[in-house]
Amino acid sequence: MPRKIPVPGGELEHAVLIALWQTGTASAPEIHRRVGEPSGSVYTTTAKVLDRLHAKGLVSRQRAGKSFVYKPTLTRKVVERARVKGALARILGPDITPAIANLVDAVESMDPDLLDELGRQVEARRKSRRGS
Amino acid sequence: MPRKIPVPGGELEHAVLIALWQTGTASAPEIHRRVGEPSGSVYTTTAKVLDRLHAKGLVSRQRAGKSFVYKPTLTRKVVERARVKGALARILGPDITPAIANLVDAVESMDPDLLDELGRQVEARRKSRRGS
DNA sequence: GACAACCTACGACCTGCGTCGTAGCATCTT
DNA sequence: AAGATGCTACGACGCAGGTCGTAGGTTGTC
Repeated sequence: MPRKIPVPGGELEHAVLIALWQTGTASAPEIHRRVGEPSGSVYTTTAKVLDRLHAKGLVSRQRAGKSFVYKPTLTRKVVERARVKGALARILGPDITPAIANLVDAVESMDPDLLDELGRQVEARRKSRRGS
Repeated sequence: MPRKIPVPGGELEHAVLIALWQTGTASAPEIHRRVGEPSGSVYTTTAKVLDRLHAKGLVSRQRAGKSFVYKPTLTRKVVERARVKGALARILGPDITPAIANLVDAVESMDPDLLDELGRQVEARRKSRRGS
């Protein structure tokens, strides 16, 4: 079976990874300016996060002069999928079906318009399912 | 503003709380037999979880002979709502809209039939929204 | 060459949660 | 009364993730 996909475990790790997916490649200081600084973290915090991401195999790095250049090793799609799937199981808890209503509530409370988006996505999925 | 609703932070805390919602009221040993034991935990682990739940204000307790009787202080609906909402925000991350697709994927991968349930719930919500 | 600036590496601390061990107390049994 | 049993209280540990401080190496400048 395919080796289990590593996922960022916290918000900062996730944010850093997103920044890397957006830039494609970046040094620690760059990431810090994009993510750490705006969120009020000190440089070493960002560097540590990059360290841990590297330890997890989520990013690779390569020397470029005095800095490292970091690069995601997996596509955003793959990681997000694994991340959301894992987290969803935790969210919904033991009895899933009744929790679906809470999920819909939560989506609505974040932004009512998301309900439409959610409806569209569900329809699209169901359609392709019928076709398979 | 309404005081922030406390939520169980981990799976075991959640499971214990669910057991309490189901029984309405229970002693630590009862909860342990229902939740801790089946999951392979030792009694003191269950007791500790009950302690923390109590410290968070999610359960109240009252002496009854030698044991305490625990009781949820909030309804399941209220807590689950807050829990799911908080967790969903973390799950979806910064850019929400594109993450909706991942959410639908994840739901489908847990159980394809949930897609139908999700579709129904979304429709119901949208309908009542139009009416408000 | 000496020094400042920039980066990384390493270690430390804190919090939350799961996990126990142990101690203390009350009750029950013999 | 003495011991066993049942429960709670308290403290400790491990791990993950966020947060920093500090040391040490490399680069660039004067």
